Amino acid sequence: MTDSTHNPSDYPPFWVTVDLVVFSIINKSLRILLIQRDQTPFLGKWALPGGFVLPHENLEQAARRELAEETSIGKEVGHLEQLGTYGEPDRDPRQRVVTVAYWGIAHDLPEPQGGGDARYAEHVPVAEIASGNIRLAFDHNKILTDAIKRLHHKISYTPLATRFCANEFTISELRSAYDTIWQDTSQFTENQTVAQEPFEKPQLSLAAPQSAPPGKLDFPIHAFKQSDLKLVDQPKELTYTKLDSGNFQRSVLQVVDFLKDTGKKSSPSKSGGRPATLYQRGDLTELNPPIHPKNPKPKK
Amino acid sequence: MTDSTHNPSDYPPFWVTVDLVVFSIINKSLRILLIQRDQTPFLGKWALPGGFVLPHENLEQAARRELAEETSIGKEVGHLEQLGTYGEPDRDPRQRVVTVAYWGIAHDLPEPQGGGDARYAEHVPVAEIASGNIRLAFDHNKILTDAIKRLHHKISYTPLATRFCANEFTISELRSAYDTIWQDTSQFTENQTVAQEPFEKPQLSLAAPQSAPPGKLDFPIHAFKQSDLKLVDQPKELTYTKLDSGNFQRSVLQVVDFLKDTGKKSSPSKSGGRPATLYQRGDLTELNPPIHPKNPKPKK
DNA sequence: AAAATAGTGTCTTTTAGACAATATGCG
DNA sequence: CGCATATTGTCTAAAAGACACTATTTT
Repeated sequence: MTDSTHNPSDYPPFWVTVDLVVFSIINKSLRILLIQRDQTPFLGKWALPGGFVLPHENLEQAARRELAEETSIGKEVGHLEQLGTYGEPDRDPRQRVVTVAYWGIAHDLPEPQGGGDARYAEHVPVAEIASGNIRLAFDHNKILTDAIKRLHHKISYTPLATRFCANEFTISELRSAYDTIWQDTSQFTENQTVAQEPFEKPQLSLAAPQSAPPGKLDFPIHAFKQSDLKLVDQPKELTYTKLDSGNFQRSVLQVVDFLKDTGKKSSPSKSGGRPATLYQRGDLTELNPPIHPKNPKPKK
Repeated sequence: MTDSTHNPSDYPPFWVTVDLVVFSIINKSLRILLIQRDQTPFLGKWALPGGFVLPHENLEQAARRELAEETSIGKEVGHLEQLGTYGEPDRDPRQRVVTVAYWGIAHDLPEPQGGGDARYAEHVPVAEIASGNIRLAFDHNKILTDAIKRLHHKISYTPLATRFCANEFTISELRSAYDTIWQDTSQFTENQTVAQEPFEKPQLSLAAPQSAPPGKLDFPIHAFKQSDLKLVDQPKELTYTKLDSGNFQRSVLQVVDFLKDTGKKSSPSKSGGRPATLYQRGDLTELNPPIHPKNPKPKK
């Protein structure tokens, strides 16, 4: 903390910002909240929400405030933690900026509205990031990749996957969250060589730009309407095998304080099926033993 | 990253610093590198090494430079990674400072010299921190506690414990590193209520201040001479059961790329014993399956 | 030989996983 | 009923753990 030979006031000041990676699961795909920049530099580019830390707020307060200001998302964020700090000298062309990245999980999000409110169109599937279709402003691709790895890793030894679910949820819904996350993040942990150079990704890259309105934006904000995204949702990677429902049921119920039985039952969906017990998140903070994805981690 | 309503130049600048938590194992106790401040604020207090980030270096470079400047430790640091960033508005009385904390592991350190070179006396056992005997400057107690938790957690699923060993080491030495770390960090992960208010710790708190030289320093830098520390090294907590040597041997050798056989054998110590095979660190980055401490994590 | 440490064998208990069987809703 | 999903049962394979035994050195 001290420097014995220099006076601190000799040093040019830094700008300190926060950026947020907010995950959610919509339509059985893992998504990330992105905004489109309305300022230079990187005007019109996709970027993580974030902004400057104010003089009298701490870092997490700054993160929550910026998120609310830019995306109107507030209490839907059920978990928020620091990811890391990014401070390469040239990461911002204007001056020296250090950004503290946070990552969080949002739940209870409404589905994308289609043409109506553009805000809802900003939950971008991680598959799009992985494919290299989307280049973010600054070093946000790096931040995003780190956040995805952290998420992938952390849901196995914490109960954080429950944060993707509503307040009351069934074990099937929880299992589906695990499947979705491990499915959509598997390529980020298997080989490190992902999303560096864009390779062909027909569905979205063909459809979206064509319907884009002209203007300064090089990637239309409506590209991720519900209808377009369906195309991306279908073809999943084959590297991940879904969890066994019976074994999953046992393994989560055996962990004390992981789930709390509400006594209530869900009503089965339109397609029928037995009603499932509704649970709430318990007080557990660390999952022991952890839950592991199946194929991505073969034992030897 | 952007703020649509304010001009960034409106904001007062921040100072950005780095701080380091450098672990090592000396004399079978887990230790942390501390310095004594020679500047206000907190003049004479124990603190983590660290200092200001210079305009054209990145954060990790700043961390390594400050460590070398303040402690002469350079390539002995075999691992260095970011821990987190601490930026409460009031954490520095002078002005708004955000510090990026790093943690690392040093090996091949010589034993404390006794009265000779005071530098070597700065490897402070974590037991001293846990006991509450030592109050660090700024929010460094918080940083330290976070680093200890991270270390405890991370050696179970990474090969980082090998970083505490020399280039070539025996399986017993590696096992001893695990035992020492889990022994000395167990209280930080079991109950969260540690090291908040000092409680009585006779040996050091009585002995050290009496032999302190007079002056501005309120805690003598020679308090942790070898002779004093022995008293602290003996009484270990009973909450941790050491690993079984046979089972440990099997489990580490079964993980491919964890250890590389050098073909060499160690010479047994003065007390005799069969010579052990010498290994080097392999290329593995993630330990699967992980190695778990025994008592601290009973399965249910 | 005795002590000390390295390394192997073996047995028991626990856990993980595949997959069958049953339960309970819906149209 | 027949379908769909939830939940429980059962069997098997793999892993973890306790602990005895063998191997190789020093004194």
